Amino acid sequence: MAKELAKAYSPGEFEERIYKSWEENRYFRAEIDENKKPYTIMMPPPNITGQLHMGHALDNTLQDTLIRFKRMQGYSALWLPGTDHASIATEAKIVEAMRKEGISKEDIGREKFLERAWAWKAEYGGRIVKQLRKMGSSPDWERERFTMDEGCNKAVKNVFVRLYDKGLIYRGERIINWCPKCLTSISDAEVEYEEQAGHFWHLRYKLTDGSGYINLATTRPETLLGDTAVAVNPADDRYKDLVGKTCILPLVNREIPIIADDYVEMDFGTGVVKITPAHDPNDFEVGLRHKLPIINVLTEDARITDDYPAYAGMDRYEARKAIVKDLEAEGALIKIDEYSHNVGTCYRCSTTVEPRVSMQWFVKMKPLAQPAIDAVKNGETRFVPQHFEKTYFHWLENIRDWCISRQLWWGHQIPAFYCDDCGETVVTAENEVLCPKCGKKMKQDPDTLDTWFSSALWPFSTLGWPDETPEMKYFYPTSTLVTGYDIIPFWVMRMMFSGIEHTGKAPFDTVLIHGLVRDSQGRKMSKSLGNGIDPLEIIEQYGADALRFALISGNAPGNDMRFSEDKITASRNFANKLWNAARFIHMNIDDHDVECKLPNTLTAEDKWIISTLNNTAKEMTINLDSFELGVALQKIYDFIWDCLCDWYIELAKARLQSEGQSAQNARQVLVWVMDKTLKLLHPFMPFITEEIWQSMPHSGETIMTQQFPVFDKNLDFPEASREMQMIMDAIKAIRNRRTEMNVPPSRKAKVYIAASDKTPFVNGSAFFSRLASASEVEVADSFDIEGAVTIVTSDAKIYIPMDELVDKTAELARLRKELENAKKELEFNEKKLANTGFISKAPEKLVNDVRANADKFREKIKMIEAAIDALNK
RNA sequence: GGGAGCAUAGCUCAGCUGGGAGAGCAUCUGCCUUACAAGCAGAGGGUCAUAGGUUCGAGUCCUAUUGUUCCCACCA
Repeated sequence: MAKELAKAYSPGEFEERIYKSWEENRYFRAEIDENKKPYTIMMPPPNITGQLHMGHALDNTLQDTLIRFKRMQGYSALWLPGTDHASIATEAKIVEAMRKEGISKEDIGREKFLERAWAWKAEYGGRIVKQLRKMGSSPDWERERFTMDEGCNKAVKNVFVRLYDKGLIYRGERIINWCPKCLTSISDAEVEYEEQAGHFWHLRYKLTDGSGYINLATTRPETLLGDTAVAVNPADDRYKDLVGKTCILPLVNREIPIIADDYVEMDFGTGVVKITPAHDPNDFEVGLRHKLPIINVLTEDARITDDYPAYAGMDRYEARKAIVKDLEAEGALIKIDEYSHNVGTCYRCSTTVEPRVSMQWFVKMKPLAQPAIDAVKNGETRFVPQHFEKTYFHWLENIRDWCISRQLWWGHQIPAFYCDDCGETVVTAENEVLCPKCGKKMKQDPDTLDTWFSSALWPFSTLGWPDETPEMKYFYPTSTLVTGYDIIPFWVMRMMFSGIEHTGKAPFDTVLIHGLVRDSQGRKMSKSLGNGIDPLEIIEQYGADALRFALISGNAPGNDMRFSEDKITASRNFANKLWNAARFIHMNIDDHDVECKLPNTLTAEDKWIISTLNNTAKEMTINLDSFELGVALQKIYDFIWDCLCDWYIELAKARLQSEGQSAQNARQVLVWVMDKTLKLLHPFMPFITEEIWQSMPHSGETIMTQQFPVFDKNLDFPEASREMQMIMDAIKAIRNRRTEMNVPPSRKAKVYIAASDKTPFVNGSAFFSRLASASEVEVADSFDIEGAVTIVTSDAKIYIPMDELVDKTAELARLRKELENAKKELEFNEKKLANTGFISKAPEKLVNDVRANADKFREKIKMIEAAIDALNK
């Protein structure tokens, strides 16, 4: 028999227990089963340095809801979890910890450093994964992976070698984005631009021939040390004669050429640009075109090199001050303007990045990008919402080569080997290599790969690729990728071209994009603002189900959402509502023997609730299949609160208090409806639904693996639903009138119902006493009653005799107003019907509905007129 | 400079392929009615940013405008 439910909804008492039982019973396990269709989601691997935040909570709730839905639909639903090694973030943590001990990376060397890193990972790397469990997430933990585990390593090496052999990976000296704090290169995508207030320093360089000066302006005077030319536009008449001449670089006294290049805008500033190929990407390009020397003036940590003793060791900002001062002294500074411009910063540490020329590894992107564009254009993969494909195309169409080497130790070491003696390079998956030319042991490249290089392989490296594993065959390509729009360029795009290049197939069927979770004022949640809401605290206080509900409800794909305490309490209230509905059912069934099975005879209200539920299941399935999770959740919410609690339970109370078969039937319907309802809600709120379901008559071990309710045409009762609608309309109309007239519910009154279709009202007359304060109910074709309140619905005319309350004048005025409204409605419908365009072009069903509506109002008008006549008598 | 999103009730937001505007919260009025005051029953509140257009019919599709947010580019 059913087990008791606690008096109040307190999720803290059962969520952990339930999760443990799910995991112990391996309900999350996805097996290869040829009798089932696969449905696969790869969890975006959170960083091992990460802590669960609202973004994760949203992302995981969406995925868990989808995976639970598909699992209940009978798919072999694989949700594969894992974590990302997060090279920069993790390395920074280790380095910082060591700094506190007073030691550096170099002090202990690579091997010892990596030992520390793995130890750190062992201790803290599992934290986020534990936190995901609190959300109720149901991934197949037995398949959990890590981007640096053996399988992923193998895939990474394999991919690197393949791309190298195909000429798609190359090594070269280029200008790249360098973070002077992280001391590594970063990719273009990892640079974030922010508007900063700065200055515009106007300078003059003396012409070598002594004929005067050339004036220019710069935002970075300190890079002047590395200037190797001054450039003007070739079409600029002002400087035509100067091109080919030279000028003297102030402070340094170096003679540099004046060159002409299209890159220079004539109408910006003076139309003259100083060219510093080592420290500006555009200047670097100009330098290449004009074969200018590249003079590096900054060290790795952005200090002036020893080549310039006057400034050596100063960081870029100190040097700037000193240089400006010296320029002024030398008479080379003309003036200083305030200037605001965009500055690139490191997305990890926010330090201003320094363009730097260095030897790095790159992936040649153009040949890889095109197939990834095509896969979306030809529909192999689609974005939801669709417009995000534009972002995706934009990135791929404008893509530049991807700098993949990082000057870090924590990560996949680049599988390239160099010979110290002869300079030979070998790229191989082997660990030890002898030089093919001179036989010497070769040294492996000390750099590691961009973290995103391994994440890009996630959809297939986790399934055993490059081996042809059964998992690869069964679960790949995956079904849905769920992620935020902010990482389309980092991850989605890269998984797409990697999947296509290495497996021949796009890695996903659908990319479901969600927005950001913001605070109640619409600001991004961030540590520095301190406005972040901790999902774990919310779970502690309100339960994971309430959090999940708050994240899904009212949110459309791709849209940002604001998160507030109000939303969470509303969600918790809903859980409490459901909880109490379950308690009510328990109260009524616990002393009886009730099966979860529909009785043989059903009343109109039974049919109505069953039919409504049945149609809700149908609609929710459609919504979920089209990723409209918020809409689906709204539907089950409305069903539970409005249909089940506010109406059906109230309607059932009378029967439940009686004896015999009719009470028993009501119990069965309640239990059956609750069973189906819980299943519909389960993907969204897994804990409360399991807890209640287990407490009710049921068959099966867990609700998790029950079938998601499907539409059953034998349970579709439109006629009974229509009849119930008539009764509910009448009840609402009576309540409405009573409130309007300030009649307290305690004051019962007799209700006369005149209707042409009497049966529904006769059958439902009992409802009026309970729900419409009726002392007695009489139903007939018509009544001749004076001094009564008259209420006209579409289906009935209702009289409530309350003599002392009836103010004849007021009642007449009210009826006239109602008559006017009804006439307006009729007119509206008739106007439509008079429109030949509408009659001929609108769908037939719609035209018929409008006709029926017109008839309804004609009937209503008649009834109201009769009521007015009766009052006037 | 280029691109995208958003603009619907006081607030936060839904509204699927076009068929007479919805929810939650807030407000107001009554209620402890055999689950639930984290509740029940009612009420008020919207020229769906503006202007055109397509259509029998537009919150929904098209164009322009305004406001707003974000992304990309980087004129030194």
